[in-house]
Amino acid sequence: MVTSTVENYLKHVLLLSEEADDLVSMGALAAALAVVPGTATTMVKALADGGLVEHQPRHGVRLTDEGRSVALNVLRKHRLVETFLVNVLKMDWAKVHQEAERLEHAVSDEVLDRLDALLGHPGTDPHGDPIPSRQGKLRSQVYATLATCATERRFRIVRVTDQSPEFLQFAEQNGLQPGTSLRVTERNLAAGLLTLRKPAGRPIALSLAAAGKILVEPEK
Amino acid sequence: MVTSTVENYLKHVLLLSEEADDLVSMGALAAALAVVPGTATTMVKALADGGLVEHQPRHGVRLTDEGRSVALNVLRKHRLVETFLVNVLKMDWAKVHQEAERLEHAVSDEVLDRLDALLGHPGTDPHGDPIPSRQGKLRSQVYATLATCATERRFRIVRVTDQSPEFLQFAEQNGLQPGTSLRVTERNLAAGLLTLRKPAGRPIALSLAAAGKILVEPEK
DNA sequence: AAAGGTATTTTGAATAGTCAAAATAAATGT
DNA sequence: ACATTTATTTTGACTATTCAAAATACCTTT
Ligand SMILES: [Mn+2]
Ligand SMILES: [Mn+2]
Ligand SMILES: [Mn+2]
Ligand SMILES: [Mn+2]
Repeated sequence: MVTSTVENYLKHVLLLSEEADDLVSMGALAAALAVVPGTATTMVKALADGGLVEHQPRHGVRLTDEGRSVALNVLRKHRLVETFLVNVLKMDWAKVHQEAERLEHAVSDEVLDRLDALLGHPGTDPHGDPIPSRQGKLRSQVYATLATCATERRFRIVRVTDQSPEFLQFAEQNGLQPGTSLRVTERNLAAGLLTLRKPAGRPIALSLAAAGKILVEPEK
Repeated sequence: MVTSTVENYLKHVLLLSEEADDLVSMGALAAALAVVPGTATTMVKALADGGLVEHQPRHGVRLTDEGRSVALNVLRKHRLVETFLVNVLKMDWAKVHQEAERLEHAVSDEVLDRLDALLGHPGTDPHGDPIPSRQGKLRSQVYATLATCATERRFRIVRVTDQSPEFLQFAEQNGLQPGTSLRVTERNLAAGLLTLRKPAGRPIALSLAAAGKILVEPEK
């Protein structure tokens, strides 16, 4: 049976397999789900029994086609719900991840379709995370980050990859959200620090670690 | 811990205690929750341990103040969610009960408040069921039904008490929804049948059992 | 190749919720 | 009052999910 626990496991395998090339390690999966490693092993074996993942003992997990399709559907629900909460209910973008974490398991496919239409079929959620299509296509483009992009050139923020309320709140306060255009004026590798400017406004200082979580693309 | 199972038990004790004077029987509770009676007994003892209900063995259950407040909050979520699904997402009023049955456990108090505001603080849901206030007041007025009201006088439908998709679909097809005004033209107790007319349109025949599920109030 | 360290798996036990079926209590009919 | 029916409770067992802790496998480093 596809319980919400199963949905969470599959979703996190999907998310982790975008970083980790191919196989997702038990340790990473357990950490993402906030369970002890043994629990992850047990569940993964059960999922493998159910044909939702492929388990290579001692190496890691991979989604099967069926598991991937379930995971994409959950991710689509998660991100559309976040978009609804921000765009329609005007909720703080730092709080919506937590809400969506529960709602993604309670929203039916029909409600999902209607939300999608109400929102105008958005391609990304408020954080810039791509929303899988109904058919299960997930656009996963590779972007530069503020930590790696050229200096003195103009870029636009396309995505903020860090769900933590603290980081999102900080980003919001400094206007660092998808759509914002800016340029990096200075980057000090030794100090692990960089400075950026928006067209108007005072310079903002950022650690390289933080900058690496902000994806950008060059402005035309 | 207040799991969604606990929420469901409490909500159903609340709903059943509106009919059954005071104590709710195990049989009725078990039936409402679609579990075997023994399961209800076990859960009710656990709820009593947790201070959420008072259990009088062999007689029935009653909510404590704490249990009642949890139940009212869940009911408020249920009915506001139904209202959202119908008014905003334009979903079929026959389907929303099922949806709300899951969503009521996933919606946070903050989302609830925002939904409430978005909807304009409605007093009833699409079926005419009263929505508990944020402070936990539940208006439970006594109405006449189409089975008991006077004939040849004009009434307005205020509530349809039957969540089953079949009945709701039937009611919708015949325009028997809250707000509709009509009069009973004929009532045949022996045959268990009655006929009613809306201002415009052909007469509608209804069983007394069905008519008893439609609550009305006299039009001014 | 042996020793350590790290990641993973196994094992045993716990919790929440459920059912089947047996036991018991209460209500009803004669 | 006694037997029957009905409602409730008890008992034992099962599933899903989790943790703690022990066992094992796989790497690194010497
Ligand atoms: Mn989740
Ligand atoms: Mn997001
Ligand atoms: Mn429910
Ligand atoms: Mn309703």
